[in-house]
Amino acid sequence: MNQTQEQILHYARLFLQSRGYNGFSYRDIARKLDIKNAAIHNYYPKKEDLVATLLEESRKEINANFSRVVESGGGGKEQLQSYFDYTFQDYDNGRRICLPGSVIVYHGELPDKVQEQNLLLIDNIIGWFSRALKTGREQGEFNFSGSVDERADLIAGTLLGIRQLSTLKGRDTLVKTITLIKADLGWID
Amino acid sequence: MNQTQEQILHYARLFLQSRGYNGFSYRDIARKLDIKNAAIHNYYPKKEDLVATLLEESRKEINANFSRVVESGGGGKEQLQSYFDYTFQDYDNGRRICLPGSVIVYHGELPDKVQEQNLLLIDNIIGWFSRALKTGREQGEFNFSGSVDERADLIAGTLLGIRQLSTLKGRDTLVKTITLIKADLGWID
DNA sequence: AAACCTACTTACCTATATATAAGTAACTAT
DNA sequence: ATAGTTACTTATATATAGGTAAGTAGGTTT
Repeated sequence: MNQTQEQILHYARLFLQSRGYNGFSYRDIARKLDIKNAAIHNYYPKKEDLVATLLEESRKEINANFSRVVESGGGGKEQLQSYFDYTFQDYDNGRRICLPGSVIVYHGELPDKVQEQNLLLIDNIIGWFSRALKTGREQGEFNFSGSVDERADLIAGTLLGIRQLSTLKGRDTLVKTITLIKADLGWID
Repeated sequence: MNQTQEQILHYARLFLQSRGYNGFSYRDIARKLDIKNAAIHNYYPKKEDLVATLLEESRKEINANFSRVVESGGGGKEQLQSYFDYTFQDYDNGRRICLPGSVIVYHGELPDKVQEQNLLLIDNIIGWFSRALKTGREQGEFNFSGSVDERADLIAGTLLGIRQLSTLKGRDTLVKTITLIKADLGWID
């Protein structure tokens, strides 16, 4: 992967997470890199290829992160915290909403390839949340109501939403709402 | 307001809440009503006029609903429940994501008029949540951690997110996560 | 030195979005 | 009867999106 290709992915992700699937074009990326539209088609023949790649790479990255924490013996709190850290990092990198959130608005209208990868990404994240919650509950780190799976959905939905809300209300809102998510888990630092 | 005009608003809202701001066009609406594109421009010269109208009307409707509940002496639970009811109704009307959520993805890139109305709508909703939470906490209906305003942001963000997540995971997920939101408020029916 | 590959550009196509202007048919008020 | 209004249509403009085909400059291989 050469520098141009890396830069394409970099800006594609930035635009995608700022404006959603239908909110950016190859032109936007081309202009940033001072190349022509068609150069991007050279690497990613279709927009769906580009976006599916981003989703797939993100899934791999997230899975690698969680795996690392789990394998190093991290408990439920450490596992979840690693995702909260990732969220703040993502936000601080200028990505205003989360990656699955930028695609989900159009889900159903998008190419199969993209839908498929977004589903995989979301299922993976929620799967890791479930495992973290299960571990944490068993080890007495958490004390929450509802089943592990329901709680995982709630956390996923909440993170999705507060990233979008933070677009209007700023980083402080993101910090404070994540603190409340923890409080609701019976999480004591 | 004639029938055509009402139908334009009806489909505009349906499309907006299914596909987001950049996910539908005047053409989509025109086709549904079997009229021409330009007929819609007759009523709403620009897309921003159409969407700003939808946001404004929704705000009025929501304010009227909350006001009614508050004035009829409803406590915090009844106030919040009226919004949850509204959410389910909205979902069951085929509107897959919430109205502010359909716009927020593009916030910052949209016409001022639209940004302004969406901010007003969201601030209004969160304002009502805060009042409901304050009332409910004072009257011992709720028992939650964090400030009333932080909790209102959390609920708003969560509802935003779970509506979008329900796009993938169905109505059941919406029901269960709203149940958990209540549990986290210390809400006992 | 010839052939080939890489990383693009040039040129073009088709479809669509967001409008605007001008016209018209049917109804409405005076 | 005429003037105005309502509810559109027709025709057109401009910009952009997504995509393809063919060409080319410069480096790499044989």
